[in-house]
Amino acid sequence: MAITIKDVARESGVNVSTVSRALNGEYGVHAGTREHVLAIAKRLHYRPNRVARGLVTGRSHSLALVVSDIRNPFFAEVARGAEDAAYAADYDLVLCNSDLDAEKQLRYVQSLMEKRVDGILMNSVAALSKKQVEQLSGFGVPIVLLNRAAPRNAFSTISADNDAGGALAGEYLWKLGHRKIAHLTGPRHHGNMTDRAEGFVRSLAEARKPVKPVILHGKNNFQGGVELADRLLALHPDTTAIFAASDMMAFGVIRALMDAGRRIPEDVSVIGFDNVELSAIVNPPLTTIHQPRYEIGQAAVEILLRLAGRGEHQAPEHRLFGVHLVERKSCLEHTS
Amino acid sequence: MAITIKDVARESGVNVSTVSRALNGEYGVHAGTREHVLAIAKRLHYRPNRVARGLVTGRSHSLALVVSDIRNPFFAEVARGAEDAAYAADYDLVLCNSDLDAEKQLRYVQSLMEKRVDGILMNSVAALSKKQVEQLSGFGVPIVLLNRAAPRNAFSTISADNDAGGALAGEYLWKLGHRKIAHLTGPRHHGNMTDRAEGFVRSLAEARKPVKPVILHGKNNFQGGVELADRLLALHPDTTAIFAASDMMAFGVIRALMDAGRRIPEDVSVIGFDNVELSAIVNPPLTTIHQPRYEIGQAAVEILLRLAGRGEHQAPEHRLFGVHLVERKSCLEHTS
DNA sequence: CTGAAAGCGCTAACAG
DNA sequence: CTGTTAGCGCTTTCAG
Repeated sequence: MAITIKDVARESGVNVSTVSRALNGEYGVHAGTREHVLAIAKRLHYRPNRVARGLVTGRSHSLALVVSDIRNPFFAEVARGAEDAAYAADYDLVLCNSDLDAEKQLRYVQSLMEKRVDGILMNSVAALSKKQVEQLSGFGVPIVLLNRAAPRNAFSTISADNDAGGALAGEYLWKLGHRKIAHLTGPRHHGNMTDRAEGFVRSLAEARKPVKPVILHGKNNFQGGVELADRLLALHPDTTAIFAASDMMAFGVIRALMDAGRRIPEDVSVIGFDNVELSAIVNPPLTTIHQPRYEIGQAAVEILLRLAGRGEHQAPEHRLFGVHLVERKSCLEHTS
Repeated sequence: MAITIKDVARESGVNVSTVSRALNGEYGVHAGTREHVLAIAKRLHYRPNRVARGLVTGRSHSLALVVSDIRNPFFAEVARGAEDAAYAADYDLVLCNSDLDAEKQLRYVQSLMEKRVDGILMNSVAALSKKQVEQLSGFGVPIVLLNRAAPRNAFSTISADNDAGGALAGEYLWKLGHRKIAHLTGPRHHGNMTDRAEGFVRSLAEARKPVKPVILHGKNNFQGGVELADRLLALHPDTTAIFAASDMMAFGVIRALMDAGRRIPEDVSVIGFDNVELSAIVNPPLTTIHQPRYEIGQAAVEILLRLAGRGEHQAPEHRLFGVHLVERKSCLEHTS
């Protein structure tokens, strides 16, 4: 079997507790003793058993990231930021894909609790019921949400300023002269996307000559973009500008529009949200709202670690990241 | 504190060992007793502490996935397949990004060992030295490699048939009449990519009128594709066809070619490898070699679980997934 | 079928 | 500064 702290103790002629102290670099150990123990440990290729340590300390030194789907480039980037931050702090990151399925999400969280993860970073299914919120809080593990899924006082949240981003998109299209505008977005009650829609609608309503956009809900992925664009074309063929709630949806929209013989941006302008790497290389290059995905993942872990460090209940912390418009080639001035 | 097996035992008026047996559904417990215990456990919202269980059983019920970078859509898809398979078997998946840095990879594996993960699924830095192979084997944890990084007898591997895929690309370009051909690929000694290059070169060498392609090495990502294409244009401006070792690189190649005023596919044909979702929607739609990414991740976990289930050393298992060419619009017949 | 007891590997008081 | 002693929560012999 693997060699344990006892082996090291026996071999160095001291007690296990002394080995433990020496290894954990705590004070209260004679420098000479420590060096000796460390040398023996090294010679024996001793590797501490973190499971055992976790059992007594009650902390597992691992965090969990629950996203809807890691294949979404947005989450992949968030995951990378989160993992880098976790690695830097010597924490592990457990990956979970919830598909925004409430039941699956709950099962994940329960399982993570049994494993005693020290914190959960989660893109939650939106609109958590009061009961669900209580259930999650009840686990007593720090949770940082990547979206607004619960009352502000329930959990810490960290996200881009989705509302402002939506407004940016609205103002931009309006200024380009568009008046027949549509917003194609994800499921209803999807925290972040709901905020984007609100900012978008508001900015258009507050314009000098108010406009009321058509809003269609569907799946937040490439296929969803295709389907929504098709529906839109059937319903409102005179639309001149489309705000897609994510770049992946925007790609689907572009594809559907092209298949329908519409030129982009000459016939219809398209603006996305996320600024994923590929948005620069599709054709036409996508104008979109940039949000700092990597930084969001990174910052979320930092908050989580801070929360996990302190005692139980801290006041939730909310952090909003700035967004900005990246102008490329998918939008054009509308001249009727 | 959380409620433990002791609480359940006390409350149900039996011994903890009985509770343990009842909970784990083993035989040797009176049906009535089990039901009673289960009911109490449920009422108390008892959740077993898996850390404690792990300490005694020596198994953590978690696996690790070490990839170079989860932002690479290829790995995101592999990760999803792996996580789904792990979830189905009630295992957790720990995510690690190695950046193909040998030292970082080693640190990850060591840390994972300390956590007693039951298996590691890894896209290893290629060309592991004999010493590194021994080191990894020495940990005694099942490892499944996503690439050829070590002698066949060292670890189990699972991957697409990269060699055959490379050959497919070579034959295709040759049949289209191309004779000035280049292959832009990742770092030297990158397991999978090396195989692709070999198949490609061989197919061209075995053609009726053999061709020797130019081969350039760079980074395996969008930026790498851009840089290599620029270099190629300077070195061999008369190239008529390019095989990029991954779709991400192909995207970079397309971008660089367009920026240089070359039309695709009229002036130069481009073929990729992976068939990531986005390859269908870039412009022009990318002709590429498809490999089953999700299935690879899924199958890898299944092998890992099988390995973890049995005793220590099993004969390594090797599995190769078939590939096929997906013809889209980025390649054209060459007529000189 | 069930209880008692040992112990997984480690940390954390508490003495000395 | 160091050793002794309890456990952390659970599984697993071994008796009964």
